[in-house]
Amino acid sequence: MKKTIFVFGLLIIALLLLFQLSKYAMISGNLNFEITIAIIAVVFFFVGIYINKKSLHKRKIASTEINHQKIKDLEISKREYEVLQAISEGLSNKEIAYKLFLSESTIKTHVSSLLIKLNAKRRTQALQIAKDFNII
Amino acid sequence: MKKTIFVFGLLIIALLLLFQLSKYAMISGNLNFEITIAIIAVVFFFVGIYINKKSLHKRKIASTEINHQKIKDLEISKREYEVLQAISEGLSNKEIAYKLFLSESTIKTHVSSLLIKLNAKRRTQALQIAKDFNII
DNA sequence: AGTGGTTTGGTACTTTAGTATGAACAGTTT
DNA sequence: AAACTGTTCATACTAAAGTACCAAACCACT
Repeated sequence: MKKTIFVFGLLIIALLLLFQLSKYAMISGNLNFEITIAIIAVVFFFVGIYINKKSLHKRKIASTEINHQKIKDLEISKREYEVLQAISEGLSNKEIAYKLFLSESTIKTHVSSLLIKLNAKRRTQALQIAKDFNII
Repeated sequence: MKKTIFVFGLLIIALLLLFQLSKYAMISGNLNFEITIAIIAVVFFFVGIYINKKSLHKRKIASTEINHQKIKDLEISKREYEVLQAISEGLSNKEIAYKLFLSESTIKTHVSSLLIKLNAKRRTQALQIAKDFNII
Protein backbone atom coordinates (compact mmCIF):
# COMPACT_ATOMS: atom_id res chain seq x y z
CA MET A 1 0.00 0.00 0.00
CA LYS A 2 2.84 2.39 0.89
CA LYS A 3 4.53 1.33 -2.33
CA THR A 4 1.42 2.17 -4.37
CA ILE A 5 1.27 5.69 -2.89
CA PHE A 6 4.99 6.17 -3.59
CA VAL A 7 4.64 5.05 -7.21
CA PHE A 8 1.67 7.30 -7.79
CA GLY A 9 3.50 10.22 -6.21
CA LEU A 10 6.46 9.73 -8.51
CA LEU A 11 4.13 9.43 -11.48
CA ILE A 12 2.39 12.73 -10.71
CA ILE A 13 5.71 14.53 -10.23
CA ALA A 14 7.03 13.11 -13.53
CA LEU A 15 3.91 14.26 -15.34
CA LEU A 16 4.10 17.76 -13.89
CA LEU A 17 7.73 17.98 -14.94
CA LEU A 18 6.81 16.86 -18.44
CA PHE A 19 4.06 19.44 -18.49
CA GLN A 20 6.36 22.30 -17.54
CA LEU A 21 9.12 21.09 -19.81
CA SER A 22 6.89 20.96 -22.84
CA LYS A 23 5.53 24.41 -22.03
CA TYR A 24 8.95 26.04 -21.88
CA ALA A 25 10.18 24.12 -24.90
CA MET A 26 7.20 25.45 -26.81
CA ILE A 27 7.69 29.03 -25.70
CA SER A 28 11.38 29.02 -26.47
CA GLY A 29 10.52 27.66 -29.91
CA ASN A 30 12.71 24.56 -29.70
CA LEU A 31 9.79 22.26 -30.21
CA ASN A 32 6.95 22.55 -32.65
CA PHE A 33 3.34 22.12 -31.63
CA GLU A 34 2.55 18.75 -33.17
CA ILE A 35 5.47 17.00 -31.56
CA THR A 36 4.60 18.40 -28.14
CA ILE A 37 1.02 17.22 -28.43
CA ALA A 38 2.13 13.84 -29.72
CA ILE A 39 4.52 13.32 -26.82
CA ILE A 40 1.82 14.26 -24.32
CA ALA A 41 -0.64 11.95 -26.06
CA VAL A 42 1.73 8.98 -26.11
CA VAL A 43 2.79 9.48 -22.50
CA PHE A 44 -0.75 9.70 -21.20
CA PHE A 45 -1.81 6.80 -23.38
CA PHE A 46 0.74 4.58 -21.67
CA VAL A 47 -0.09 6.04 -18.27
CA GLY A 48 -3.70 5.00 -18.91
CA ILE A 49 -2.64 1.50 -19.86
CA TYR A 50 -0.36 1.27 -16.82
CA ILE A 51 -2.99 2.44 -14.33
CA ASN A 52 -5.60 0.15 -15.82
CA LYS A 53 -3.28 -2.85 -15.77
CA LYS A 54 -2.51 -2.20 -12.12
CA SER A 55 -6.13 -2.03 -11.09
CA LEU A 56 -7.14 -5.03 -13.19
CA HIS A 57 -4.20 -6.97 -11.86
CA LYS A 58 -5.41 -6.34 -8.35
CA ARG A 59 -8.91 -7.47 -9.25
CA LYS A 60 -7.47 -10.54 -10.95
CA ILE A 61 -5.52 -11.40 -7.83
CA ALA A 62 -8.62 -10.96 -5.76
CA SER A 63 -10.60 -13.34 -7.95
CA THR A 64 -8.01 -16.05 -8.52
CA GLU A 65 -5.41 -15.77 -5.80
CA ILE A 66 -5.96 -17.48 -2.48
CA ASN A 67 -7.29 -15.41 0.38
CA HIS A 68 -4.99 -16.55 3.16
CA GLN A 69 -6.55 -14.15 5.62
CA LYS A 70 -9.93 -15.80 5.12
CA ILE A 71 -8.42 -19.21 5.87
CA LYS A 72 -7.13 -17.82 9.16
CA ASP A 73 -10.44 -16.14 9.92
CA LEU A 74 -12.24 -19.45 9.47
CA GLU A 75 -9.67 -21.08 11.78
CA ILE A 76 -8.86 -23.76 9.22
CA SER A 77 -5.67 -25.57 10.22
CA LYS A 78 -2.85 -26.71 7.90
CA ARG A 79 -3.98 -30.31 7.84
CA GLU A 80 -7.60 -29.39 7.31
CA TYR A 81 -6.57 -27.19 4.42
CA GLU A 82 -4.58 -30.00 2.85
CA VAL A 83 -7.66 -32.19 3.08
CA LEU A 84 -9.77 -29.45 1.54
CA GLN A 85 -7.39 -29.23 -1.41
CA ALA A 86 -7.49 -33.01 -1.82
CA ILE A 87 -11.30 -32.90 -1.83
CA SER A 88 -11.19 -30.31 -4.60
CA GLU A 89 -9.08 -32.75 -6.61
CA GLY A 90 -11.98 -35.16 -6.43
CA LEU A 91 -10.37 -37.69 -4.11
CA SER A 92 -12.27 -40.01 -1.76
CA ASN A 93 -11.52 -40.14 1.96
CA LYS A 94 -9.59 -43.37 1.45
CA GLU A 95 -7.50 -41.84 -1.33
CA ILE A 96 -6.78 -38.74 0.75
CA ALA A 97 -5.70 -40.98 3.65
CA TYR A 98 -3.31 -42.83 1.35
CA LYS A 99 -1.94 -39.58 -0.08
CA LEU A 100 -1.29 -38.00 3.32
CA PHE A 101 -0.16 -41.24 5.02
CA LEU A 102 -3.05 -41.13 7.48
CA SER A 103 -5.96 -43.37 8.44
CA GLU A 104 -9.35 -42.90 6.87
CA SER A 105 -10.89 -42.03 10.23
CA THR A 106 -8.45 -39.14 10.63
CA ILE A 107 -9.55 -37.82 7.27
CA LYS A 108 -13.16 -38.11 8.37
CA THR A 109 -12.36 -36.08 11.47
CA HIS A 110 -10.74 -33.37 9.36
CA VAL A 111 -13.58 -33.37 6.86
CA SER A 112 -16.15 -33.04 9.63
CA SER A 113 -14.41 -30.03 11.16
CA LEU A 114 -14.04 -28.50 7.70
CA LEU A 115 -17.78 -28.85 7.14
CA ILE A 116 -18.49 -27.16 10.45
CA LYS A 117 -16.01 -24.32 9.81
CA LEU A 118 -17.28 -23.75 6.27
CA ASN A 119 -20.88 -24.17 7.39
CA ALA A 120 -21.47 -26.86 4.77
CA LYS A 121 -23.50 -30.04 4.81
CA ARG A 122 -21.54 -31.94 2.18
CA ARG A 123 -18.06 -31.90 0.71
CA THR A 124 -19.41 -30.63 -2.60
CA GLN A 125 -21.04 -27.71 -0.80
CA ALA A 126 -17.79 -27.11 1.05
CA LEU A 127 -16.05 -26.80 -2.32
CA GLN A 128 -18.55 -24.28 -3.57
CA ILE A 129 -18.26 -22.20 -0.40
CA ALA A 130 -14.47 -22.42 -0.41
CA LYS A 131 -14.42 -21.17 -3.99
CA ASP A 132 -16.68 -18.28 -3.03
CA PHE A 133 -14.22 -17.35 -0.29
CA ASN A 134 -11.28 -17.70 -2.72
CA ILE A 135 -9.50 -20.11 -0.43
CA ILE A 136 -8.99 -22.86 -3.02
CA MET B 1 -13.74 -8.75 -35.46
CA LYS B 2 -15.30 -6.42 -38.06
CA LYS B 3 -16.75 -4.47 -35.16
CA THR B 4 -13.35 -4.10 -33.54
CA ILE B 5 -11.84 -2.70 -36.75
CA PHE B 6 -14.76 -0.30 -37.10
CA VAL B 7 -14.40 0.95 -33.52
CA PHE B 8 -10.67 1.46 -33.90
CA GLY B 9 -11.19 3.29 -37.17
CA LEU B 10 -13.68 5.64 -35.54
CA LEU B 11 -11.30 6.13 -32.64
CA ILE B 12 -8.41 7.13 -34.89
CA ILE B 13 -10.59 9.55 -36.87
CA ALA B 14 -11.87 11.13 -33.66
CA LEU B 15 -8.34 11.56 -32.38
CA LEU B 16 -7.14 13.14 -35.62
CA LEU B 17 -10.08 15.53 -35.50
CA LEU B 18 -9.24 16.42 -31.90
CA PHE B 19 -5.65 16.93 -32.94
CA GLN B 20 -6.52 19.36 -35.75
CA LEU B 21 -9.15 21.07 -33.67
CA SER B 22 -6.77 21.79 -30.82
CA LYS B 23 -4.16 23.03 -33.28
CA TYR B 24 -6.48 25.57 -34.90
CA ALA B 25 -7.92 26.61 -31.56
CA MET B 26 -4.42 27.30 -30.33
CA ILE B 27 -3.39 29.23 -33.43
CA SER B 28 -6.51 31.37 -33.41
CA GLY B 29 -5.86 32.09 -29.76
CA ASN B 30 -9.19 30.82 -28.46
CA LEU B 31 -7.55 28.30 -26.20
CA ASN B 32 -4.53 28.62 -24.03
CA PHE B 33 -1.73 26.14 -24.00
CA GLU B 34 -2.32 24.43 -20.65
CA ILE B 35 -5.94 23.63 -21.40
CA THR B 36 -5.08 22.14 -24.77
CA ILE B 37 -2.40 19.93 -23.26
CA ALA B 38 -4.73 18.90 -20.44
CA ILE B 39 -7.50 17.88 -22.85
CA ILE B 40 -5.09 15.84 -24.95
CA ALA B 41 -3.70 14.22 -21.82
CA VAL B 42 -7.10 13.30 -20.43
CA VAL B 43 -8.37 11.96 -23.77
CA PHE B 44 -5.34 9.77 -24.38
CA PHE B 45 -5.36 8.64 -20.79
CA PHE B 46 -8.88 7.25 -21.25
CA VAL B 47 -8.03 5.84 -24.66
CA GLY B 48 -5.22 3.91 -22.99
CA ILE B 49 -7.59 2.60 -20.32
CA TYR B 50 -10.19 1.65 -22.93
CA ILE B 51 -7.84 -0.27 -25.18
CA ASN B 52 -6.28 -2.07 -22.26
CA LYS B 53 -9.65 -3.07 -20.88
CA LYS B 54 -10.74 -4.43 -24.26
CA SER B 55 -7.72 -6.68 -24.64
CA LEU B 56 -7.84 -7.93 -21.06
CA HIS B 57 -11.55 -8.56 -21.33
CA LYS B 58 -11.04 -10.85 -24.30
CA ARG B 59 -8.47 -12.91 -22.44
CA LYS B 60 -10.78 -13.22 -19.47
CA ILE B 61 -13.64 -14.55 -21.57
CA ALA B 62 -11.39 -17.03 -23.33
CA SER B 63 -10.33 -18.63 -20.08
CA THR B 64 -13.73 -18.89 -18.39
CA GLU B 65 -16.22 -19.43 -21.19
CA ILE B 66 -18.00 -22.76 -21.42
CA ASN B 67 -16.89 -25.21 -24.07
CA HIS B 68 -20.24 -26.24 -25.53
CA GLN B 69 -18.57 -28.40 -28.16
CA LYS B 70 -16.96 -30.49 -25.44
CA ILE B 71 -20.36 -31.08 -23.84
CA LYS B 72 -21.64 -32.41 -27.16
CA ASP B 73 -18.54 -34.52 -27.68
CA LEU B 74 -19.06 -36.14 -24.29
CA GLU B 75 -22.71 -36.81 -25.25
CA ILE B 76 -23.98 -35.12 -22.11
CA SER B 77 -27.73 -34.48 -22.44
CA LYS B 78 -29.64 -31.36 -21.31
CA ARG B 79 -30.94 -32.97 -18.15
CA GLU B 80 -27.61 -34.47 -17.26
CA TYR B 81 -26.00 -31.09 -17.69
CA GLU B 82 -28.58 -29.49 -15.40
CA VAL B 83 -27.75 -32.10 -12.80
CA LEU B 84 -24.03 -31.44 -13.26
CA GLN B 85 -24.60 -27.75 -12.61
CA ALA B 86 -26.63 -28.53 -9.51
CA ILE B 87 -23.83 -30.76 -8.24
CA SER B 88 -21.38 -27.89 -8.69
CA GLU B 89 -23.65 -25.81 -6.47
CA GLY B 90 -23.06 -28.35 -3.74
CA LEU B 91 -26.57 -29.83 -3.70
CA SER B 92 -27.42 -33.38 -2.59
CA ASN B 93 -29.36 -35.75 -4.84
CA LYS B 94 -32.48 -35.09 -2.80
CA GLU B 95 -32.09 -31.33 -3.14
CA ILE B 96 -31.49 -31.62 -6.88
CA ALA B 97 -34.63 -33.75 -7.20
CA TYR B 98 -36.64 -31.09 -5.40
CA LYS B 99 -35.15 -28.32 -7.52
CA LEU B 100 -35.87 -30.05 -10.84
CA PHE B 101 -39.23 -31.53 -9.77
CA LEU B 102 -37.96 -35.10 -10.17
CA SER B 103 -37.56 -38.14 -7.96
CA GLU B 104 -34.30 -38.86 -6.24
CA SER B 105 -33.87 -42.07 -8.21
CA THR B 106 -34.03 -40.14 -11.48
CA ILE B 107 -31.24 -37.91 -10.22
CA LYS B 108 -29.23 -41.00 -9.33
CA THR B 109 -29.68 -42.29 -12.86
CA HIS B 110 -28.47 -38.99 -14.30
CA VAL B 111 -25.55 -38.81 -11.90
CA SER B 112 -24.48 -42.34 -12.77
CA SER B 113 -24.46 -41.62 -16.50
CA LEU B 114 -22.59 -38.39 -15.87
CA LEU B 115 -19.91 -40.28 -13.97
CA ILE B 116 -19.56 -42.75 -16.84
CA LYS B 117 -19.41 -40.01 -19.48
CA LEU B 118 -16.92 -37.95 -17.50
CA ASN B 119 -14.96 -41.06 -16.53
CA ALA B 120 -15.24 -40.16 -12.85
CA LYS B 121 -15.70 -42.31 -9.76
CA ARG B 122 -17.33 -39.67 -7.57
CA ARG B 123 -19.27 -36.46 -8.01
CA THR B 124 -16.37 -34.43 -6.65
CA GLN B 125 -14.08 -35.95 -9.26
CA ALA B 126 -16.70 -35.24 -11.90
CA LEU B 127 -16.59 -31.57 -10.85
CA GLN B 128 -12.83 -31.43 -11.17
CA ILE B 129 -12.91 -33.08 -14.61
CA ALA B 130 -15.76 -30.84 -15.78
CA LYS B 131 -13.78 -27.78 -14.73
CA ASP B 132 -10.75 -29.04 -16.62
CA PHE B 133 -12.91 -29.38 -19.72
CA ASN B 134 -14.37 -25.87 -19.17
CA ILE B 135 -17.90 -27.20 -19.27
CA ILE B 136 -19.02 -25.70 -15.93
C1' DA C 1 4.93 -27.77 34.13
C1' DG C 2 0.46 -27.01 32.73
C1' DT C 3 -2.65 -24.91 29.18
C1' DG C 4 -4.59 -24.83 24.65
C1' DG C 5 -4.71 -26.06 20.02
C1' DT C 6 -3.59 -29.54 16.55
C1' DT C 7 -3.17 -33.98 14.94
C1' DT C 8 -4.08 -38.52 15.04
C1' DG C 9 -7.09 -42.55 15.35
C1' DG C 10 -10.72 -45.58 17.07
C1' DT C 11 -15.82 -47.46 17.47
C1' DA C 12 -20.49 -47.33 16.37
C1' DC C 13 -23.88 -45.40 14.00
C1' DT C 14 -26.90 -42.86 10.33
C1' DT C 15 -27.19 -40.80 5.98
C1' DT C 16 -25.98 -40.10 1.34
C1' DA C 17 -23.96 -41.68 -2.88
C1' DG C 18 -23.51 -44.83 -6.35
C1' DT C 19 -24.46 -49.50 -9.00
C1' DA C 20 -27.25 -52.80 -11.35
C1' DT C 21 -31.22 -53.89 -13.48
C1' DG C 22 -35.60 -53.42 -15.30
C1' DA C 23 -39.38 -50.91 -17.20
C1' DA C 24 -42.51 -47.43 -19.11
C1' DC C 25 -43.15 -43.42 -22.11
C1' DA C 26 -42.23 -39.54 -25.57
C1' DG C 27 -40.09 -37.92 -29.47
C1' DT C 28 -36.98 -38.66 -33.49
C1' DT C 29 -35.00 -41.08 -37.07
C1' DT C 30 -34.70 -44.63 -40.58
C1' DA D 1 -43.86 -49.44 -38.07
C1' DA D 2 -39.49 -50.37 -35.89
C1' DA D 3 -35.32 -48.78 -33.88
C1' DC D 4 -33.18 -45.37 -31.15
C1' DT D 5 -32.46 -41.88 -27.63
C1' DG D 6 -33.63 -39.43 -23.73
C1' DT D 7 -36.24 -39.10 -19.67
C1' DT D 8 -38.52 -40.83 -15.93
C1' DC D 9 -38.92 -43.94 -11.88
C1' DA D 10 -38.60 -48.19 -8.99
C1' DT D 11 -36.25 -51.83 -6.12
C1' DA D 12 -32.42 -53.79 -3.96
C1' DC D 13 -28.04 -53.63 -3.04
C1' DT D 14 -23.00 -52.01 -1.83
C1' DA D 15 -19.86 -48.31 -0.93
C1' DA D 16 -18.75 -44.01 0.69
C1' DA D 17 -19.59 -40.05 3.42
C1' DG D 18 -20.62 -37.99 7.52
C1' DT D 19 -21.83 -37.71 12.87
C1' DA D 20 -20.94 -38.33 17.68
C1' DC D 21 -18.00 -39.33 21.10
C1' DC D 22 -13.83 -40.51 23.02
C1' DA D 23 -8.82 -40.50 23.83
C1' DA D 24 -3.81 -40.36 23.31
C1' DA D 25 0.16 -37.90 21.68
C1' DC D 26 2.38 -33.72 20.17
C1' DC D 27 3.84 -28.89 19.98
C1' DA D 28 4.19 -24.20 21.22
C1' DC D 29 3.69 -21.03 24.60
C1' DT D 30 4.57 -18.47 29.03
